[in-house]
Amino acid sequence: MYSIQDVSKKTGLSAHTLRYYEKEGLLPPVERSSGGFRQYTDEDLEALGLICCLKKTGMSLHEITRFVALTHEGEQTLKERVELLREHRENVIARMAEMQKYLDKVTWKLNFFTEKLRAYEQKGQNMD
Amino acid sequence: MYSIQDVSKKTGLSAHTLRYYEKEGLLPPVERSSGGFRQYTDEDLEALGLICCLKKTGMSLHEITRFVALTHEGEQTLKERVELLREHRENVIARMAEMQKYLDKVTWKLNFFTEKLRAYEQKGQNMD
DNA sequence: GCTTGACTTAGAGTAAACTTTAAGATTTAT
DNA sequence: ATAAATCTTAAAGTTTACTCTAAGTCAAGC
Repeated sequence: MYSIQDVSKKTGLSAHTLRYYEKEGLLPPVERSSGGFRQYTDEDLEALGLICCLKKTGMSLHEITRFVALTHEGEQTLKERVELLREHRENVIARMAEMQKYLDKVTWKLNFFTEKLRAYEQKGQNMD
Repeated sequence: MYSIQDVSKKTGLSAHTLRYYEKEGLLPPVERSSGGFRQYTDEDLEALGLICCLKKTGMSLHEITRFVALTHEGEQTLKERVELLREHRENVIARMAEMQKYLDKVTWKLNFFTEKLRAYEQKGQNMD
């Protein structure tokens, strides 16, 4: 059992954000202590782990909410969830490939400018 | 010489956005026809190419504006520009590595769910 | 028992990067 | 000549994902 602060530290999300996620349905309602304090289980942490994965790979909170909702509908939504994940994975791969392409251009430009800088500094030296 | 529509088609940015970029200083003021219409040169397109590269790799408009401003200050800013690009490149590489890490987790989850789905469908079949 | 942390709701604020609107004037292309 | 494209300014609107505030109550840990 973890307090909201514990989970905040573990996940890097603020307590505010954790409550917000719960309110928005990204997390199932978290268990409470007798006094009403949230007590996160290891299961909750695992669910959060997947959520963070999806978020870090660029899935919107809206889509994540949809995915989580399906999860709670049980096994009959397995197929849909698999399809969602598969599609998301394809998107991420495509985005990464695009990113790599643009990164290559940046690298090329960087080399170009580096060479230009070398020439510029050379020139300055010759002028002494 | 290209009209704003030509450039819009070439870059995928709307005419609105092109004017907005110019106003914000991402592009140097574009040449005008006698009637005041923007006429983009190949040079402008090249500059836009780099801008798009930086944007696609996650640089903010604010930072791009800074980079473009340095460019217009001339050769004495070459060193700073090289440093900016180098730093940006490192950031992109780091982000891509992180992305890959999370993608691996997604892949793992996908396989897990796929297997679960297989088992679920198997079960359904047995129940006939 | 006291301090620190947690709870609530509801709504306002923030940041980035556009996007849209409005309305009229002008230019370019066919 | 006419239709379609472009121009202007200034400001409001949009989306996403938070982030913060307020005010008051209550619980947990030492």
